[in-house]
Amino acid sequence: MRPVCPPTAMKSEIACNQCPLRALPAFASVTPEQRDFIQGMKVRERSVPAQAPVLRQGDKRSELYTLLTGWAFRYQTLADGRRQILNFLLPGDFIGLQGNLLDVERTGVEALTDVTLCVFPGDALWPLFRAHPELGFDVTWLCAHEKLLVDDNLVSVGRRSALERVAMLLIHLFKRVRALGLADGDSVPFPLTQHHVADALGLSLVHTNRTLRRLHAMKMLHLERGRLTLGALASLQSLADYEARELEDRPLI
Amino acid sequence: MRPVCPPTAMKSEIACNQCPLRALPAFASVTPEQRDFIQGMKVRERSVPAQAPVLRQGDKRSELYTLLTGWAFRYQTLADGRRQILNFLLPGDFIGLQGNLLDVERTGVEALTDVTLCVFPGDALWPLFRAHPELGFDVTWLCAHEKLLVDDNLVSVGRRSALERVAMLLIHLFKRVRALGLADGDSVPFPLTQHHVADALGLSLVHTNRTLRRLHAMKMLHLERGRLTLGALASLQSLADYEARELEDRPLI
DNA sequence: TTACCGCAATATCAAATGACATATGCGGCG
DNA sequence: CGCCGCATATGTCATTTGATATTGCGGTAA
Repeated sequence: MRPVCPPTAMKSEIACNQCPLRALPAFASVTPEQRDFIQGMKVRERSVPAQAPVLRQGDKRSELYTLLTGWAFRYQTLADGRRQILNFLLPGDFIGLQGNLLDVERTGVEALTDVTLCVFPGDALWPLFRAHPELGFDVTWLCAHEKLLVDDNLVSVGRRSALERVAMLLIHLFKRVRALGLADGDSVPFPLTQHHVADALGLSLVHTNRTLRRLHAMKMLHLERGRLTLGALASLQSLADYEARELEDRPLI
Repeated sequence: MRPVCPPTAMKSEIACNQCPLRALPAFASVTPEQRDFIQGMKVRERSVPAQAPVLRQGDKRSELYTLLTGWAFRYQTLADGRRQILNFLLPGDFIGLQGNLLDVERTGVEALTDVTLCVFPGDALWPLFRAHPELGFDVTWLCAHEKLLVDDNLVSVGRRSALERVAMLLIHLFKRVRALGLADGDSVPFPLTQHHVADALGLSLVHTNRTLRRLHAMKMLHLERGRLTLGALASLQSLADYEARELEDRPLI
């Protein structure tokens, strides 16, 4: 639970030229003109508390978001309640493209922690492409990049053992969080419950627990009070046959 | 290895304004100007025989393709040979975006049948965005649409039983093929072996066979000599908790 | 023809994973 | 202070799925 901000701190809608994300080495720089255009599209910020929906399955031509702070995830549910988490969203990720481009939103997005979002109107996308093709290109990049995440997760769920899957998810998240400068040595914040891990990996809750315990017993990880510590990253990686390379220079809209 | 075409057969390169795909109701129309621009990007056609690679994992900034005829699939393999098919490609699908935009191609593409491709140079993408933002928008649409396919497959592999998975894949492919006007009543061509089905659904070959036999015994499908017949589409759909809606008006680059 | 090869089909057995029951610990809240 | 709800942990057993081996069939090449 994040501390409640006093009203004075509350009002700080961040201008794009002071966006703390842009300062990170992970993100590519933009020209002042591009930045101003993005700033002009931004209509407001939005806060969503943990566990609340950001987008619902079935939403039509919804707003577009860039995640500024906090964690979220994309998921889809079946009629009987089974849920599959498709990928996790971290600061800098772009949200709502599919529902905006195609007919309706087929996947829901839920906040995992308290979250703040940069809000763009649903009809901003085409003007952006027309006025700034470079930014349209960046949107495409972000889409292709998210597809990469889903591809990787599908390989995992389809072809890796439970042990390998869990290892691969933890490595993956660890590296993404670290790329955002949020790591403290070999430990990062980790707000997922075992339920989220299970739903992301196509495992039952019980088996996820067993597998986490097993990895813990193997001294490959330490998970406690919302922090994940990966001791032997290299051996985890060879266990999972997975090497995530976090990219520098990803675009940020 | 590209097959050497005899000079006579070789010459049937199709101009975009006579492309048989564009005539289909599934595809959106383009302005003559857009069509001419696409025609100008096209450098040649390429044929790939069944089972041969179209793109290899690791290719850098490869060419871009639009699939004109035949079937292909995107896949990823692990070090020990396990293979996961991510999605199947049918005429009109755009190939190579990820490897072109991101650093390298992380997924391979293999021809399932003999295939012909419309070839665009690897550096054509940015000029396309700049000269014709509408076409850039279409590329983004195609990317988001393919992500939808991978999302759906991930839900399947993660949360559906083997029976549901097989049912859902067959419905999905049936509808896509039908949307291309290739159906003959309730039957469509079906060039996949059980091996492909297994690799797409995260199942073993043997279990895939068992499951197909079971569906056959339930009189839900008929699979023979490269043709798939779905008798009771509605009951299959409720079995799989899956309803694919094939979109009209998808863009074609 | 004959041998071979890929694909499908099937049996048997083993392993991975899921389902259910239950216990423990911890924080919020009346 | 005690109760309740949620997340984690663990045992037992059932089920699904995987591994291995074998057979048959149809195409094809020597």
